Amino acid sequence: MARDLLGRIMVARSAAGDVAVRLTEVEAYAGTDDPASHAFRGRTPRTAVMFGPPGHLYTYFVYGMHWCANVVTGPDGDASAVLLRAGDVIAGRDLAGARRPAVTRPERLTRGPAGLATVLGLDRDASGADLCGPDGRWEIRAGEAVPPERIASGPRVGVAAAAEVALRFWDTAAPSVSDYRVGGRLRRRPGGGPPAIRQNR
DNA sequence: CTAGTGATTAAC
DNA sequence: TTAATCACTAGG
Repeated sequence: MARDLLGRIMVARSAAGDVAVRLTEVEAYAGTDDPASHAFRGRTPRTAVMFGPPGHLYTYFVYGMHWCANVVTGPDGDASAVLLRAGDVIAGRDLAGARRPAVTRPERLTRGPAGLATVLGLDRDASGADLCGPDGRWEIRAGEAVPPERIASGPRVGVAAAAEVALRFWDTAAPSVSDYRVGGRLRRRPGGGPPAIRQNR
């Protein structure tokens, strides 16, 4: 599902206008089996939505400042989800920028999960929202599929646990991908883009 | 590199 | 009740 979400269009509607983003970077979290997942410790009030049916948003607040957003992907009872990490704005650029007035470097506007969530208007109130429902405040549409050879993978960003699994996926043709981190440590990005996972360390 | 910030959780 | 942790960002 993480690979499938790359290239899709997330539309966020609001009274102030609409923003549409083409997803370029995501991370998979494998539910209760995954020590890096918020669901690893079982169902809690915060994570309950991840244990519900797929196609819903799971948002969480982190570091006292930021909201990040996931799409619940597993069947009902399975807490799998995919974190939305970066995208390219394809509609509503003015509104997107207005939602992040502190951003000075344009390339950072939708790079990183918290910034992306802010641009899409995703916070506490969005958690549990049905992406396939009739209200359609947030919706994920089919986009131009990313060819498999353009999809790279590597360790997830900012997670110390299970750093060896390559569950982060991104479109190598997109500029809007996060800096490369492993286990919370920042690494270089050879060639201007994050490297695919290495065979041995 | 690092300050900034508060919800969430488990342990007591 | 406390204390540790945290799927991060912006500026330098």
